[in-house]
Amino acid sequence: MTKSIGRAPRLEDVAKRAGVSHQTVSRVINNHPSVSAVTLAKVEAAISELDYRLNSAARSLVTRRSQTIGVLGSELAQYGPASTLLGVEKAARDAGYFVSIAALRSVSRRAIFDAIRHLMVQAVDGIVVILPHSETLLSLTELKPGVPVVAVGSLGNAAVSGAMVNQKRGAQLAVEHLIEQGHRRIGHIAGPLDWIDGAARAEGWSSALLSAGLEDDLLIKGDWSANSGYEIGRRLVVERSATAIFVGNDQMALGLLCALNEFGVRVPQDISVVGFDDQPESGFFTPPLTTVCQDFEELGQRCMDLVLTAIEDPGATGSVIVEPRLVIRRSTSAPGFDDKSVPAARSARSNCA
Amino acid sequence: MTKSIGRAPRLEDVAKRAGVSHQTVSRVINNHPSVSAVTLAKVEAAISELDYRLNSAARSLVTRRSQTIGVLGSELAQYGPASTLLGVEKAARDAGYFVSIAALRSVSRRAIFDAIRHLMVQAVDGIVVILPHSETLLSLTELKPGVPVVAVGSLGNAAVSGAMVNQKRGAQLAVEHLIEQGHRRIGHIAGPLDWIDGAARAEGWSSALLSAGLEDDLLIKGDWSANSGYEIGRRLVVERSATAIFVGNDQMALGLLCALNEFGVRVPQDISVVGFDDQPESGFFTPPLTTVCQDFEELGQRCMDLVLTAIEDPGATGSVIVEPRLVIRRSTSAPGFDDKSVPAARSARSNCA
DNA sequence: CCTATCCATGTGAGCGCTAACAAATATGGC
DNA sequence: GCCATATTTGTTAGCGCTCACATGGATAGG
Repeated sequence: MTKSIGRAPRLEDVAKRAGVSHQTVSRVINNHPSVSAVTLAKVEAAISELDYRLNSAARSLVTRRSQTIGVLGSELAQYGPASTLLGVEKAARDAGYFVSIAALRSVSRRAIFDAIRHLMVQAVDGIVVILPHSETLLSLTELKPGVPVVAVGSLGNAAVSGAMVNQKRGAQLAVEHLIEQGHRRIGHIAGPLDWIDGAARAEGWSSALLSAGLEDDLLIKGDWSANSGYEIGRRLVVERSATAIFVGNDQMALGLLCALNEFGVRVPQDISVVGFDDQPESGFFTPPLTTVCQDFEELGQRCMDLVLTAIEDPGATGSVIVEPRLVIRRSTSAPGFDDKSVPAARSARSNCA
Repeated sequence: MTKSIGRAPRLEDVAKRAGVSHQTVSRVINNHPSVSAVTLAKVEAAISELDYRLNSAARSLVTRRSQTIGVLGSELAQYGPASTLLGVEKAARDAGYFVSIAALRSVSRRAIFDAIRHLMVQAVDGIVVILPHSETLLSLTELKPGVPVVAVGSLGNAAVSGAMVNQKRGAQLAVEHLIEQGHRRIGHIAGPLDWIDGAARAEGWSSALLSAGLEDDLLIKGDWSANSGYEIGRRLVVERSATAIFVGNDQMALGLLCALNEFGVRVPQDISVVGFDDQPESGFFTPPLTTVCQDFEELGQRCMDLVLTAIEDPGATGSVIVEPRLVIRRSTSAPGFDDKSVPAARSARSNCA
């Protein structure tokens, strides 16, 4: 920084210093090919000497592009959604976009409307919705925000393109693992079935059982929270109808483990438990939880890719599926299995990444 | 929407429809008092008929305010930082601001520089830093972004204003609780001591012990992760020097519980454990974890308040302290306590909120 | 009735940038 | 050497909004 005026330098200032026109400076900034090497060097020098920074409001005004992606989300404090958000942010920044967030205060049409409006005032170029709730996606299509919308886990709704983890396949992996271990009565603690993920996981559980010629009659509905897993666990202790439980997410699985432990039901000896998500902590539950690992960051990046494509070519829609993996730890075993020894299975505890 | 032109309506269009000048419409939008009731009604009708939306790029260009707050953060997928972000978002939206995020890819000067630059290109009006790492805060003060910067937990660094939970007091609450239970040898698994929170909690642990005339010689350093808690737990099992452990966060506490359980050390009968954070899951650990509850959302909101104040009145700095609470569950008891009965202590499991 | 004061509204300029076009210069084929 | 073409650079006009100021009409005090 050599000389300094009262205000921030603008294109004109850089131009004067470099002895060119402001338009030439604009070309340099936008990587336009028709700039000679000599000019380029002069302009770049001037830019760095003045510490010039583009005024993106001015650019947005004329280009009608805000270079901003809006993220509409709920439950953003939870591991999965939060990681997805991070994936989106990374991909966006790499592509030269900003990320503006709007968290939903409640899952109501009104809240969605407010959030979308908030994003539209900013004139976001695209919207990523981290909110795997079927009904919400419907509201979105009605609102027609006028920019591309991509939803995480939208495959349940053809009207919106999106990226999702193959939830159904993940659930199948989990149940197939239990069947291989010899279980025949396998229950499912599901998330709310009006959540796309909740429905898809329940469907995977069901289809894996039916394919193996087993009954799919042990479905209990939870609400994703650890507390609901706990409450359901207390009831299960009394019933004892299943030898294994596939749980819709790791948090409910934690609640379930807590209840089982409290009532002296041993995992996996008396009952096997499989979760879904593979949070960073899941390997340290008591016992370390066998679960389905999803790559949330990749999910976020794929969503961003879809949005960027749709921005370039409005009308382009598409869907991407990310495959999950089963992470086997120590909450599953053959039914009635009883091993008093404590395996030093450190490797089984390590996380997905 | 009554008539529609090819492009989005602008002030001029609304003005024509309402039979006033564009400036009057601008006044309505900005709640300027000098607008008669009749005009107000006409303009508002026109706005809603045309579904007019302000072009914030144009406004920013002339006001030199972007109405955007930048959030610079790391570990944004973790419960604490993510909740803080949500608090910031809520407060910002209520105040009419947008929130743009920049996640740190690594804790390096380079990464911080990139992130700040990213935010500055957007011309954010203020920055909230969710990154309780002393060194980073120092880099920030060097970078002088030219807008107010508020850091979560910055009280360790006078150069930046900020809001923080009274970490030291929280640690004291935890340790005092253990002392009351009769413990005399109380260890601490600390987070990295170059993190403000890590240092403050260790300090609180130490001061509470010294006040009670006890030794503060059992400090072990972890890295906040469940895995480090686990590894440290394996070592502790051998040493058995303390009857109680105050752990720097709930994740490390989970790892510790996992290790203790694996080696047959009972909690709380053989050893008491207290955590810090009160994540939503902490009440479902085995056993449910006694921990210190922080209100992250309030923290985020307080930060926003500080930023907004500083935007109105540059130069204003300030600090806010949010008080923590101890949540007593079942991982603590008197040393050597042995109760085979299972208390149905549901209330003790419920969360902070 | 005239002027000082207020409130409601209108007018013109310009924020900093890019798009479209215009001009100037360099390059090449015959 | 001269025109056709390509390359580099400059000029002009807005994008949609707010600010500063101008104007006009009502109200009130003398």
